[in-house]
Amino acid sequence: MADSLDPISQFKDDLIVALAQESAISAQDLRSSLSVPPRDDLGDVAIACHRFAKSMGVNPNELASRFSEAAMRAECVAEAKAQGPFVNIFWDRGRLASDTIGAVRQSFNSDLPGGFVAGAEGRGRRIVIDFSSPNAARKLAFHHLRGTAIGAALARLYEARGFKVVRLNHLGDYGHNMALLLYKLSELDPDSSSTDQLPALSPQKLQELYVEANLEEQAEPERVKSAARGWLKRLSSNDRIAQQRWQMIVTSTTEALDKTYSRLDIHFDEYRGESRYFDEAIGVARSLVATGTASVDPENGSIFVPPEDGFQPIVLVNSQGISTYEGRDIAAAIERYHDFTFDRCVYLTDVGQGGRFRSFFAAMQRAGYAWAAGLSHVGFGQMRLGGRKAKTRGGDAVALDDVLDEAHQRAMDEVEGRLKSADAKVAGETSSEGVSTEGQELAQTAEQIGIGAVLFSQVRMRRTADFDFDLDEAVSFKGETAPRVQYTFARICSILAKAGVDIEAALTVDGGTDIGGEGSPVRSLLDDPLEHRVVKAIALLPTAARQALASDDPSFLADGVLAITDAWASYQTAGARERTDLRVLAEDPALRQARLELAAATAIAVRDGLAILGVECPEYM
RNA sequence: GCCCCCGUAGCUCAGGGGAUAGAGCACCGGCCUCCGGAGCCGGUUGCGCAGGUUCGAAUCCUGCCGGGGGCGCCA
Repeated sequence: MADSLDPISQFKDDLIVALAQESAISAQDLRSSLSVPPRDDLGDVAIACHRFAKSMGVNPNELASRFSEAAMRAECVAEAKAQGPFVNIFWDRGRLASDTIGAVRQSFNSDLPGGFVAGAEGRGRRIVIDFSSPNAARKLAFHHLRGTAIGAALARLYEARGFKVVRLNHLGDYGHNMALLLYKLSELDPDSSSTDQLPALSPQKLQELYVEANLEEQAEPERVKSAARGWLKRLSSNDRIAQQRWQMIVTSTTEALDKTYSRLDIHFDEYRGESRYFDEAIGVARSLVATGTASVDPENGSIFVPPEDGFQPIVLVNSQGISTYEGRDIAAAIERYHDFTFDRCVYLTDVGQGGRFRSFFAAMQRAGYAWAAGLSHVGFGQMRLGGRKAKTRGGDAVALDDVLDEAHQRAMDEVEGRLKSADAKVAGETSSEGVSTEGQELAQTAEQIGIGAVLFSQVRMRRTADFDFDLDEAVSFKGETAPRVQYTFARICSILAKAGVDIEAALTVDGGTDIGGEGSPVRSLLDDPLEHRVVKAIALLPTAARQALASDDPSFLADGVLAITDAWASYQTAGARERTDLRVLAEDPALRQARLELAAATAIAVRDGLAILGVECPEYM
């Protein structure tokens, strides 16, 4: 089933069968040797023969000729030419067009999660994704954006590919930061031993208190640190007041976080704070001592995993007898496996933490947890703040909501400007069917564009690449940005509207009969190079999805979507200008039908690909 | 000191053994009676340095230079 949604893969299989009859080379080797020629006019796929020729002891150019003849016997191949040691292969355009549109239609009708990028690799497998991990009493900050965007995209991708996904948010609700805040709260209410009258505080207020507490700590480190430690003790020994206040902080924080997350359409299955593992962590540390994986420091009583062949040491319990972050992570992993029996558990953090995670995973395997082989760290590159808005004010983190608001506003400005010029045009011509857009609708479109732009900017680069974030660039309506992709989608919708059909109707114009069959118009009529480029880009999207999954990197999907929109924009603009013979709304009914089907397939592929990345497509903007 | 990652166009990034190293931004020049000019078409500029392996190196290896990160009680 997954295969039927992946026409390029089927074409390659077909080709490889034909090639395999020509030599003793394995199908795997043949498949891995397929590449893309440097230019479109050279062909759709290529095989470099040097490697095989060498092992077979034959001339590479001769082998290329033999392969090209063999390739011609594959049904999906229209032409194969040997060029020196390369075999350049052209797919049968009509067949690829009909198979591709057929695949899009099948995905559209089958209602699969993920639509055209759906797959079945994950069937029966379960994956836990730990991402975002903000701290209690603090707003979701700009620096959480990358991990949050990538984590959300991966979660959707895994779901689309058949995995059962558990989204976990590992809330930083414990430790020194929390202790500082409890201390600060006690200052507001000196009689803290007797009362639980402290009112619920807003996230804003909590954040302010936290900043104040930090300043106080800098001024008087010893006094504040010791007071904070006292509160941590109270919290860990189930002191009622400490527990109540802690609960108030966590509730206030998660409510605020959820608001921001839902703007991004992110919904966690659970928040599991570090505090949850306070006791277990110590028990786990002792059990690791018992298995010989961890040691107790004879001088201060701390428990640690000693360094071992390239792995870093890990402190599980500090000399104060308090569990560390690492200790709690291990306890959390054990609980997760117990609760979810995952096949894989992914931790999304910046790449810099990779060494620490690898050490922790290795320690767990040494300790006998075989399932720890399923733990994996997925690192992402750092975002640098290159743009003007980038500076943090006074050491305070930039709130993500502020960035999203700014993005929304810029999108709003653009859309409004666009509407004004459209209105002016209407007034001058009297033709268009009135571009009346309600304020609310406008705000929703601006939100889709602004949020989409920000999220797309986070997943467009390769996952491990550091990059400069520039809001102007992200929200720009030109370039490799979400708004330009959304714009291309809206242009397609506009054509469909002009033809009086929606996406679904366009895909079923021929009444659903024999869409991919020999008699189908797409089979014979969509053979212009510009159309072929669109078809090929769509057909390659499932490959991009597989690549993204295999490498835990949504950027491959972003590339795939961009390739489709580039191809379509060239095609549509050509049809509107110098190549009126390529107009979608052609006079000839069969041609018009074929092109409308291509338009609808393009729109669906773009929309389904973007949906994984968290980007929505308004039909008008 | 030890370990890891990274140096590709003026800028932001792809390419990670194969053909003439690609996109976007910026800049320059074209295209609006035309399906949305938020677009399209064309042009300009580059693999940090030095060796090595290979038929072939931006890609693999070594050294150097430059940048970033990590290295038992911060999360």
